[in-house]
Amino acid sequence: MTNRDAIEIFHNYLATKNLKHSEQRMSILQDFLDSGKHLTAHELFVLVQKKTPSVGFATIYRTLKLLCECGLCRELKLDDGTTRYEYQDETQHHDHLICTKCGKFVEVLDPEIERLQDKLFDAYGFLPQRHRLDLYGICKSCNK
Amino acid sequence: MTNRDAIEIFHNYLATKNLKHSEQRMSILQDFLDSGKHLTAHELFVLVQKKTPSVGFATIYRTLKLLCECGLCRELKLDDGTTRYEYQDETQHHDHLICTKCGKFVEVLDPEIERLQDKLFDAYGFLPQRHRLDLYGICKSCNK
DNA sequence: TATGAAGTTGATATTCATTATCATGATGAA
DNA sequence: TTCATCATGATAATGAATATCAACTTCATA
Ligand SMILES: [Zn+2]
Ligand SMILES: [Zn+2]
Ligand SMILES: [Zn+2]
Ligand SMILES: [Zn+2]
Repeated sequence: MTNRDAIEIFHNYLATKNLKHSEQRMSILQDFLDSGKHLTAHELFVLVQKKTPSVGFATIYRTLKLLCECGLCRELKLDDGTTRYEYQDETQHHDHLICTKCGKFVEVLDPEIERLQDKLFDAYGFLPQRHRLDLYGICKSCNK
Repeated sequence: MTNRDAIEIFHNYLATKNLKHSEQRMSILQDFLDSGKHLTAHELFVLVQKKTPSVGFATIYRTLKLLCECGLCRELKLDDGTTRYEYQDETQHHDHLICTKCGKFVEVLDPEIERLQDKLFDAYGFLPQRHRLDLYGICKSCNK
């Protein structure tokens, strides 16, 4: 999925909800897409401020919420209590390896784990919605 | 592991840290063990208050922190933003199936998933510390 | 069992992330 | 251009968790 696709998804979502375009929303989406990282709301705020200093903090949160609603963003509640937001490509689910020393994120996917998770849902009669798999450890460069 | 074992672990931990016994700490630990559930700090506070009304909220948090430090308690940061605390038996790790409608927790363990997780740590050169696997869905009774 | 240093407590204030409020400004269909 | 509707930034408010502090326990020692 290209950035253009993502922007179109956002536009369509706004349209179906009778919401309006705004420079702020586009500016935030652009930086969110460009960063390609797992950002905190504050980190995104700093990024956006560089180009559009007038944008307020509340609008960052408001826009992140919209992006989550239309499936472009995933909110990550981490064990250290922080919340991070990442661009989500519906077609490419992934889980995370996280270094507890330097905070590095590695995106991982094990199809077999995914399959076994579905089996667990099934075994207990649950209708699957989503899952969170975070693997916390110490990365190679921190473990010297 | 029996409750007696858990209490001894706690006592030993206090001793090694030059911390002291107190009625409040014992009262909180007792209710924590007896509940056998995934409690919020507030839910535990209510439980403890029934027997020991003088206990303050801060002491609940302080004691939960100690219990986590000595390995008797696991803190669960959930996707809905709530934090729950559960009794942790070091010898019996488990993950969670969580109903997003009624909040039901089911404890699950798939040895194969556990094994594949270790392989992921290994493949990326991470030293494993812990993981969080939460499976969110709708349970049988909520899905009628 | 009395003493006192060190740890603990409850109440309260404080912090921090997030959300709600509201007057003002922007959007876009007609 | 008009105007109903929505969006915005600033600010206040919320809620969970932590820090502060004077008064109270605990417990090793005398
Ligand atoms: Zn996954
Ligand atoms: Zn990611
Ligand atoms: Zn597990
Ligand atoms: Zn559990």
